[in-house]
Formats: sequence, structure tokens, C-alpha cells
Amino acid sequence: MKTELPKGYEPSQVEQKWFDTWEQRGDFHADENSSKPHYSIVIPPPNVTGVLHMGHALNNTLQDILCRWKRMSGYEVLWMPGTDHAGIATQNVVEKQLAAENKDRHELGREAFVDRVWKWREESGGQIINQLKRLGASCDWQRERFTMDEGLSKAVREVFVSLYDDGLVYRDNRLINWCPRCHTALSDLEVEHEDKQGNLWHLRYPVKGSERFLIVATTRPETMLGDTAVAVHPEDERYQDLIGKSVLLPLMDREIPIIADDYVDMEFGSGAVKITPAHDFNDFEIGKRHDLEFINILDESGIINENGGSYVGMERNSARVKVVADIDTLGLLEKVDNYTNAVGECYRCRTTIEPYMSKQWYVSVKSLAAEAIKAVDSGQTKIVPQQWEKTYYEWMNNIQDWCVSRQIWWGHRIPAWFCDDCGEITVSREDVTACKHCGSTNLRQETDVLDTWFSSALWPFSTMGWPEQTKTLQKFYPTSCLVTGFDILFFWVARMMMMGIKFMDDVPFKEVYIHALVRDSQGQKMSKSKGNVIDPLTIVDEYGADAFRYTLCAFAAMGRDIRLSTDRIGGYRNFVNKLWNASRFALMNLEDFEPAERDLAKLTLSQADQWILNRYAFAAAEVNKALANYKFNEAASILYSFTWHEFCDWYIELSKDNLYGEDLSVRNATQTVLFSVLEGLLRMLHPILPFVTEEIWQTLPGKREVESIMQANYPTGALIATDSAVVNDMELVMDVIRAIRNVRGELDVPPGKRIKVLLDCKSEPVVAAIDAGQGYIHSLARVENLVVGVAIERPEQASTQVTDEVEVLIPLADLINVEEETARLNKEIEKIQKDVGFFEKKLSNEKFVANAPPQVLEKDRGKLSAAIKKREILEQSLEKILALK
RNA sequence: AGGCACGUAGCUCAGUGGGAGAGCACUUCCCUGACACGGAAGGGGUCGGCGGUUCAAUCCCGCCCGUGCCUACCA
Repeated sequence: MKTELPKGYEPSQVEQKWFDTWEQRGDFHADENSSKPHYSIVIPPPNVTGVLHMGHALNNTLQDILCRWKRMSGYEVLWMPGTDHAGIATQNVVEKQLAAENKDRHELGREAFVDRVWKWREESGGQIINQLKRLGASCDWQRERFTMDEGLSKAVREVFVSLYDDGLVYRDNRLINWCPRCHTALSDLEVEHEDKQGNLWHLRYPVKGSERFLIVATTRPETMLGDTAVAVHPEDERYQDLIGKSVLLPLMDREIPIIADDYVDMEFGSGAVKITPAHDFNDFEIGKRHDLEFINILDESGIINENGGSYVGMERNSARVKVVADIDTLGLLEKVDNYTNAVGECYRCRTTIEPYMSKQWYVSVKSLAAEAIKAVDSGQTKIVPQQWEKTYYEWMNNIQDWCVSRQIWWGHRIPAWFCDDCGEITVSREDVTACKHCGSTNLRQETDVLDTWFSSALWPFSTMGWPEQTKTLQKFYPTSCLVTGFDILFFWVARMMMMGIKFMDDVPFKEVYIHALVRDSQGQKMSKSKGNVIDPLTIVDEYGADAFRYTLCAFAAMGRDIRLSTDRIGGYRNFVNKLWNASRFALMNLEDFEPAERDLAKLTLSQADQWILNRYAFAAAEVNKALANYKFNEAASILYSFTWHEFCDWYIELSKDNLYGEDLSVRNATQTVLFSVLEGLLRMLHPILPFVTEEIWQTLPGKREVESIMQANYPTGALIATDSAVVNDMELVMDVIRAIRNVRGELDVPPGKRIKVLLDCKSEPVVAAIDAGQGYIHSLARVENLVVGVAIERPEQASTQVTDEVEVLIPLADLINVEEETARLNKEIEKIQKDVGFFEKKLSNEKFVANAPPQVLEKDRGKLSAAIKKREILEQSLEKILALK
């Protein structure tokens, strides 16, 4: 039964149809009882609030290519999918909804709010999952996980409690990054620094008991309300006499000491620094060193509190304006400079963060990091490209304790209970009703939740059922590979390493492949919070998922960012269509063909057959090599040129006469090769082009052993051994065809015009090769009369082209324009003269001749003599032509 | 401030210690029975600049210029 293929490839129905079939049939499902070797990848879980962007598209396309390739290569593949609850981001989404209803979460209360978030998630969360499916992602969707699932939440508790029991979780009152809008602490990583145009205000602080002023500079003048010292460098000669004295803090009328500390840079500004220990990280350290007072002047929303004197109740930015105005009124504003500095912003809402004193939960990570460093150092986990290892080490070596508590409601609530009677803390896997220390039931559970990245850190094993010892874990942990962008190397990869080693006693993945970042047209990082994302689904709609995937694959060269161009996508859409039409050609010529009855080994193969089989073997080997090394772009490039330039441009054209000819055995052999190469090519392309390859593959004649191309074997090399001498003969014939076409093109011979051609060959074997391939020359070069031989009788007037083994002579007759031929020959001579010059110079260099390896020398000498010979022939030819004038 | 990339054809990007590549765009010719989302033939680059190592450098090293990113406590 044959199905006619439409003339042009139409992706939309095909894609939907096959994806549904695959998924319903369970083709993506990983069997933990399989005896096959395992290959596993956990998806970087997209935020449940997420909308598919280019980064996801690239990331997941690459994972899908690997998974499909490995699945076809005989592995039991688990690609574990799921989404992240994205604490702050998701809470923000629902808060915005509430705001639209003129409500806020505090009115609802915690429980109702969390219910509402769950409801939001049921209704509109996770749309990204369907978007991933449209790309063709072959995840084991039956196993889809969510970081707030019961099982994963259990894993979170287990980890938190055992870290606490090991003394690796503690609470401390420190200065942290505070988002006054989200009302939560943030880890250092969650603060993004952006250079902003601001001012540097120079304030005059009166020295007590003197007419002098100390000038201090600040970018945040409102913090002066919380100043508790002014610091100068201990060796600064300007201020030696002032150390130990004090200044009167303007506006607050507070006497604060002048202290000496090495931290101060004498070169900067006046060399005197105001110290606000409760609102600046450096000042915090100085405050501790000098035992200064810590005055917190802000509340949780960034509003001046009762410690801010008359400024109480003012928002921090208004307070800044007022403080500066008031200082100015007092005549204490020395000057205002323009100043650019890096301002920390909340990575979720872009609000300027505030260093803020607060009691938080921390994970002590130094010891965990040490193990994680060791694992990469010893090669247990390999980072590809390797250059990222340096970045990984750099961060791991300087790692700070991880602030894991967040003052939001959506997330894993910290399993700690405070006892109102004895003041002790009970941390427990199970909810508790009585204090472990005094037995009191007067308990309050910690209201904070954990950093979203805490649960993400457990993803490779929590998704597989941990803390239960599941078969899935046994079979698929550690995972084979993690595919991710470098932007979450610290957020996620480093933390998975630490947690995996700590709790599974083994690294979470053997290899980490770090791919490029897809940027927007300005080269800016695309991110959800910046809102500069381009919808990949538009691209899929317009060009098809396969073309889009091929583009991403071709762009995924290591170590460079990607700026997507739609021209390029169009090019690969054309490629998919080319494949489609080549297949149509094949199907049209295979109507009477039954693959089961044919055996490549028993056939007499033509030059062209042997040649394409040889090229096929090369492409198959190279693609596997490229994929094994994560060289996705190379894989794409190999398959592109094999498909288009070798299979379509040459083999299909060469096969036509054989297919259309009278000789049935030739036709049969050609059909078999055409079928076999196309069928194998489809398998080679399937990981990148899952949809179109399945559609065509299902239409091919004959029966196959498996239901889907995704279950077929991935080609690794030759279909059958080929004779390299015959392959070389074919290349020789192709050279001749190219040479004739060149003359025709350059001399404007009408494409339909058949011409006479003489081939003067260097040797008898060359003659034999050409004889065997002369049919190809006739049809592909449009020749009607071909004379072949060694030292043949040459026509008086002919256009000459030279290949390695053959002089191609085309009698001038009436079809060649003498002027054009002269110009053509001059161009050719000029070209070859350059070569001659190049090699003459190189070979006349004594040092080169003395030092270069013999093979290089020999090769170059051969090239020189060939070039000289070619020049000679062309020059003689030119002389003859000129004689005609 | 430190770190890491990048600078190759008009554009977007590959690539290699031994005579520069692709896609798109461009020029000429062609609707030849798979495909005009096509075919054939072409044009186009002192591989950012200056030095060094080498018989040989676009590739390795140093410096400089330009661009981007990451990390960082300069008020």
C-alpha cells in the first residue's frame, strides 16, 4: 500500500498526529526493569509560570536529540520531565491577580492564599509542558513531576532535617539582601547588579568641639540616619588628630565616633566614610570589628521606621530627597557629583534590594562544596566545554553560606517549630505537636519557606522517588548527562552536585553539557523578568518544528552565544522540504519495489551506488562521533551536506538513467540502493527531525520490524562494504562532469544544447573509469558525442578544461564564442598561476625543504607539478584560440 | 577591579599548525518528468591591529583596540 506524498511538506498536521501517536503508545516511557544499558537525563524544570522561550527551545531540543539518538542506539532512555514551583515568581503572579481585584494576600491569609496558588496552577500553570510537546520533546511524560508534589516535598523535608541534624543548617541574624516589594530575603545569587546613573552626595559632618567638618561621600544619603561612626584610614595623615574624637550626626543630633579602619581607601573621595552598620555589607563588618551600634532605620517595606527621627513613615526614596534638601538647608551639602554604580536588584521584580538585618536560616556549604569540587577534579563529573570547569571551581572555592529561608508563602514550609515555653527549636520530618526539648505544646511552626532552588537541588533523585530506594533510582541514577545554560551553573548545577553527593553518595550526573545562551536581537540575555522573550511557537507555526529544531542544532556550537536569524530558519525549512521531495522521488520510483526481496550484498552495484554507499558510511560514522562529543552543529552540518549535496544533487541525478533504463537488473540494484540509503538517512536525521522522518519512513514500501522510526536502530557505519577504487572512479567522473559544466556555464552554452566532448586521459585505468561512467557524463553534462582515450587526436580548435586526470576538450564549432573562451582561459590561467607562484615560493625556501615533514614536501611538490602542467595546457589552448582571431 | 568569551565573505555564523568554509544575500543561465522552499555555473575575505614562537600562523604565545557576559564590599 502506498500513500502519495503531497508536493510540499506541510508540518502542522503531521507533527500533531505523530506526537499524539508516540505519546499514546507509550513510546517515550522508560522501563526501569529493562536489561538494556541506561541513559538518563533530567530536564531542567521550567518554572510553572513559564512560557516557552528560545532558551527552553534550545535546551530541550538538544536533550531530545540526545535522547532520541541514544534510544535508537540501544539504550533504555529516561528523560525525566517536570516543572518547578518557582516560589517568588509564582507568588508574584497570583499576587498580581489579587491586586487586580483590589485585594492582597494578607486579607486572604496564608492558607487561602496557598489554595489559590494551587488553583492557579491547576488552571493555567504548566502550559509550558504542552509547548515542549509541540517541539517534539520525547520525555517520559507519564513520570512528570512538580517540585511541590508530595513525594518531592518529602524529599525536601528529609534533606533539610538531616542537614540540620548534621549541624549544616543554622539560624543567624545578619545583614541579608532584602526585597522590600517581595518582602523576603534573597540569596546573593538572586541579586542582579546593574549599573545605574546616580549621584554621589558629599556631606559635611561637624566635628565635635571644633570648627572643622569631616566630608563624607555617599550614594545613599538617607542611610545617614543610621550612621553610627565615621571611618578614616589609620595611616591617613589628614585625620590623625581626629581619630578617637567624634562628629555630630546632622539631622539626628547624635554623637558618633571617628574610627580608624584599613578598609577605608584614602584615595577615594575625602578619605572619610560614613558607617551605617545596619544597612551596608562593608559597614556591617566594620561595625562588628569596632563594636558599633547597629541602628535599623527601615521596616520590611523600605519605609523609615521610628529610628529615623522626623523622617519616620517616609518611603526610602522620598526620605532620600528630603534628607538631601534638609542637609542643604543646614549648609552641610558640600557638593553633588554624577556617579554611576552597581545597584542590586531583585531578580524577580527588579526592585532595588536593601541590605537588611534579619534572622534567617542558612546552609553551611563549605564541606559540601569541597566534595563537589573533588568530583569534578577527579573526573567523576565532566563539564563540557571544559572551560566552564574553571568558572565552577572559582565559585565553589569562594562559596558563601546559603541563605535558604524566604518570607513568602508559596513553597516548602520550613519544618521547624519554636517553643514558646523553653525557646528551643524542634526540627522534624513529621509535623510535631510537642516540643522535643520540654514537651510543651505551645509551639509555632516557622512561617518561612525554603528557597525554590533548595528543592531544585534535589531534582535528579527526588524525581526518581527518593528517599524511597526505588527501582528507578537503581536503574537511572546517576544520570548520564545534564544539559543546561551557564546562567544556572551556580543556582542549580553546583547545588545539585553538593546535594547529590551528600545524599546519594554519588554525583548526580556523569557529564554536564553547557550550551550557549540564546540572546535577543540586541545580544541581550532573554529572561522572563525582562520580558524580552520571543515566542518560539510562532516560529514553529511558520516554519515547522523540524526546521526550527534543525536551526537550533546547527547553531549550537560550543562556547558562543546564539542570535537567531529567521533567514537561517527559512534555509532549514527548505532543507526539510528538500528531504521531503527527495523522498517523493524515491517513492515514485519504488512503486514496484519490495525491500524484503532484495539484498544489497547480492547485487551488482554501479559506480554511483558504490559512491553513495561510501558517502553514507562516512556520514553515519561522523554523525555518531559528533553527537558523542556534543558537537551538535557538526552533526547538523554533516547531515545537511550529505542529504542535499551528495544524496540529492548527485546520487538522485546519477540514478535517474539507471532507474528509467531498460536493464531491469540495473534498475533493481539502483532501487535497492536508493531505498536503503534513504531509509538509513531518515534514521540518521530522526533525532533532529523527528516528525518529517517518521512521516516519510512510514510511507516507505515494505514492512519494518518496529512500529516507529524512533525504535529503529541508529546507523553507525556502512550498510555494505564498498570498493574504494570504484568510489574513486566515480569521483573522477564527477570531476569531468563539473569541468564540462564549468565550460558550459562560463561560455553561456544553452543548458538544453547537447555538445561534443573529447576526454584526453592520463592513463588506461582512467579511460576505463570514464567508460564505466560515461552514461553519467552524457546525461548530467548534456553530452551527445563523447570521445575518450589516452593521447587522443585533438581537435584544432577547442575549449580546454583540466582536471587531475583528464583534459576536457570541447570543440569550438559554432557554439563557442572566441572572446568568451579567451576571457575564460585567462581567468583560469591567472588562478593556476597563483598556485604555481605559491608553491614555487614555498618550495624554494631552503628551510622549508629542510624541516618540513616528507609527506608535506611530497604533497606540495606534486601540487606544483600538477599546477605547472595545467598552466601549460591552458596556455597552449589560449594560443590556439588567439590564432583564430 | 578580576575572570571568561568573542572580533573570519554584505548579513548570521562554522573551522583548522601546512594552499580560507556554510547558510542567506548577490551575478548569469535554466519552470530538464522529486523539489523555483528548485537546478547549473560564478563573484566576494590582507581570518580586528602590532609583535613573538615555528620551515610554516587565521589557528599557539604576548601586548593593544573593540564587543559581550560572569564574579566583586570601593563609600
